[in-house]
Amino acid sequence: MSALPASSSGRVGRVGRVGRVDGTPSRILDVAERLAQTLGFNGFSYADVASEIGITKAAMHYHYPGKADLGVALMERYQSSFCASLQHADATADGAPDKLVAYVRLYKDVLENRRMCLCGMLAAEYQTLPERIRATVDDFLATNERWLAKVLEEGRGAGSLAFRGDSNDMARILLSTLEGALLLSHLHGDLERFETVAEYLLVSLRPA
Amino acid sequence: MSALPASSSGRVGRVGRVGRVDGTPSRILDVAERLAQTLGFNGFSYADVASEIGITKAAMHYHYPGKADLGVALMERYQSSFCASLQHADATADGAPDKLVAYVRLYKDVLENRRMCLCGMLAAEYQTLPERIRATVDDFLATNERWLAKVLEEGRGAGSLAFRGDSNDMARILLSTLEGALLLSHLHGDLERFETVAEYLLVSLRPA
DNA sequence: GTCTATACAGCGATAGAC
DNA sequence: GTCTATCGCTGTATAGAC
Repeated sequence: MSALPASSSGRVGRVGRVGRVDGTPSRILDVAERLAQTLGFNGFSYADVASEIGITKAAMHYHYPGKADLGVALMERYQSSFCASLQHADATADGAPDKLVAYVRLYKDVLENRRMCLCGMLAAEYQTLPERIRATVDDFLATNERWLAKVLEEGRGAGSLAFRGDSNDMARILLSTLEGALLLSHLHGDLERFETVAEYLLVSLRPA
Repeated sequence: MSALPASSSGRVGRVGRVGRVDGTPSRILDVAERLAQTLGFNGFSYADVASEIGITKAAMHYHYPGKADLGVALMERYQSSFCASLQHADATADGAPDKLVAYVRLYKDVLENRRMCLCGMLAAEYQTLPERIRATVDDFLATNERWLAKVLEEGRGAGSLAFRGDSNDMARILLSTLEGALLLSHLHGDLERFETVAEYLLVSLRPA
């Protein structure tokens, strides 16, 4: 069971009355997502996506009129999937440290798929993005920070985590470190590099 | 005195026999660098640079035949400037902790100029870059890690720094964290956000 | 919902005059 | 060293037939 957000494999489509599978919009998002996570949002074109799934550019414009629409849809699905993973961690993990391990696992899954975090990639391209897409990036980051701060607070209250200062600050530290580690590890697909950083991070939060 | 690498302001040009100033190649790099650090290497064009400094695209091609040449020149100058800053820190800083403070200061300067680290930006775009540019990114990262590992080792030997594990691993942790913090702080020019992360990093290396 | 065909702007790059 | 002019390609996007 992988909690990888927005993986192209094994996606469960909307369940219609006949139990039918994913339609064209979903397949477009699958391909566009992979390309955005590897080449950046400005690094792929409608033609790239269209040719890969065997339709024309014009057909893509029917589903996503402009590239900004595609980008927003991309981030919204990514965010949805990510939030579902967080809720799953909330429901199944055994305590705050375990939740953090599950959180780190999400990043590791992205890296194992030879991708960069979609949000981190868009963060780098932020200045070139339409305002609507920027807003979804901001939202994703804020959601992550809120969840992390909540878990950190919970863990410190229970004595299972230890750290100095404000939990919101620590949430930002965790997020920055993981995104940075992912960014640099992604260059050469160096999973070990990522794990070194992640492990240090988790250990440093252990109570003495 | 700012140790900001490759700042466009206050650059000292090659000193000719008449004491003349920067030529066109240098001005091209200044503008291209700023655009690359804010919009990404794929986020600006020859036309953007040319119009800003008041020449034509054709003139730019005379100095940098292809965009890959421009990118390599960009990174080489950036690396040079950065290394000079590191050597300056080596020569003037008082002990390893002070060197790390100077190192963090370099990142802070970039952020204060409303830029992303050039290397971090190219790291995000890595998959779309010509091999020659990739090599300069790799080189920059390796140089940074080597310098950090050396400082960390020196500090631990002198008892002024304390950390577990291999100094090369810790160097990667520092680099990842700072690049990630810069990436996310750069979004909204949030200097405070960056300082929160950087401060935590430095404090966590203090001997008990 | 998908197609063919096309419009139009922008890109990197080159030739040749000055 | 810089210019004008232009090429070929790719980008997003649209019109209209099926």
